[in-house]
Amino acid sequence: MSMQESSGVALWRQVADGIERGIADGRFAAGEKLPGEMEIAETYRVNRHTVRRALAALAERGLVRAERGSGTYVEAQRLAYPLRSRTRFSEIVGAGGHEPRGQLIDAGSDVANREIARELGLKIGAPLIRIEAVRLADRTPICVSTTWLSAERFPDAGSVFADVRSMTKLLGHYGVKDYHRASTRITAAIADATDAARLDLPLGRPVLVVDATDVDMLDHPLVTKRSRFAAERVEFLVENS
Amino acid sequence: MSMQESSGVALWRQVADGIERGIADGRFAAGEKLPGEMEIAETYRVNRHTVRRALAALAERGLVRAERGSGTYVEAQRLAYPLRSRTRFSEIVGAGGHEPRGQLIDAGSDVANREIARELGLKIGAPLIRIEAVRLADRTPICVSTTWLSAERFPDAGSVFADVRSMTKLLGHYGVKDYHRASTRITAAIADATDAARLDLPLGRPVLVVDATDVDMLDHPLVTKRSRFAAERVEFLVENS
DNA sequence: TCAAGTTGTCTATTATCATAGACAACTTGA
DNA sequence: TCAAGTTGTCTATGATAATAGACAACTTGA
Repeated sequence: MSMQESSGVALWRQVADGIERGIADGRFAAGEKLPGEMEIAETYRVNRHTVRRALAALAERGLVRAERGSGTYVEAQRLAYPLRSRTRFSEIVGAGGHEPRGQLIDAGSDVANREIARELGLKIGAPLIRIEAVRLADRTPICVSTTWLSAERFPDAGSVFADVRSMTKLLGHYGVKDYHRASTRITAAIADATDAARLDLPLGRPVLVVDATDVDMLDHPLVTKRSRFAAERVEFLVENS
Repeated sequence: MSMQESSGVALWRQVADGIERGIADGRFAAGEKLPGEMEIAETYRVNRHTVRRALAALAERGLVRAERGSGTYVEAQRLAYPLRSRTRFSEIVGAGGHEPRGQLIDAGSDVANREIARELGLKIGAPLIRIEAVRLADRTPICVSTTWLSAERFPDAGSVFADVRSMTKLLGHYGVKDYHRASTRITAAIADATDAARLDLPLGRPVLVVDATDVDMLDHPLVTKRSRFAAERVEFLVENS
């Protein structure tokens, strides 16, 4: 006899999301004890078993840890990711005290559609190199990126990236000494099966979708990319100073 | 006999999210016809009825429109929301050709916790005015915001806001001629029941969570706020120029 | 006009979600 | 030591999700 309008999201999942939000915004600090299962069940007006399922899901993802007879305790934190003109994955992750890693998923050819052509200042149909990579902090996947470069300006970029595993080093290989972020567009979506697998996320988790274009010191476009970040692992910082 | 690991998200909902993503990133352009229900069912490897439920959910939200005997067609678009130093909801929405509106949900007193105190340059426990409002473009809710101001500097801010329904006008009332954005932090989460109701969203949709602080021309903090945007209705633009 | 392809509606069956109650196993503090 | 409070596990039941098949109602283009 639930009054529940069907949202397509299971109750236990809604409870899990609620608790996760509490952890994310500091209502439940790291190391602290969560309220008892009965108490959570009452606040969400669900059965204790439903709460247990929610906690089990969070425990599976390493966000909480249950201790029999004692309580359930909080574990984790988010990576601060500043979006500045100078945006380098490796530097940001390194600054957070983690080891940045990159892993090539796929590289290949592509042709420019209208949007990419506009971003890169090319003609529609111009040949492109497409690089798909997942980037990690220590062993935790942070984002998957699809990067496009002009195939004329950066021939064999795919195999070069496979070697150096860093966009900064790849550009350096072609003589680009420095570059910076020209534009960034952000929205959010739900992880599809592919993203979920690559980010090691359960299906249905939110991802931050970021479209960005990097330019050289003369403002000539170099690369444009679409990245998908595991929202639960990062927090973007926009600093207008 | 599905191999499906249980993600807590119903299959029809996953299909709906997939189609919506296709619409958002342009694979299905506005006005275009979607693939037939059978074809969608095959690509997602689900039953046609499951696809129908997904399409029904999208139709309910106005994203697609089904025409019997003919096909199902795409309807919508996202609002571009630039995050610049000068960020004014009303200007951004107006520039998009929509009419900005604001609606007060609640106003009251609060005391500064550590985070808010830091943002506003106050002491922990300092008296605050808390304003909760929903902001709309035409009749579509875009975001809900919780705004905090120093109660000493802005007495009765709640009732003033109820009158003018605009943060810019409220600040003007206290002699603040101009202000700009000092910092913005962005992440994503899942809408809880309260947000969902206020944003007129189904439960479980992603929201962009934005923490921001505005300062006056001397960089003295004025207000800090946490906003929750319906991700399906906006796209943030970060322009590092 | 007609055939092919589309969405709409009905019945039926199986698997999963959510609730409910009971009790075991364990921790903590008095 | 013991009582109160915690998480862990079992059984059971009704509601909802997902599948499956059949056919009606309608649109489109040949």
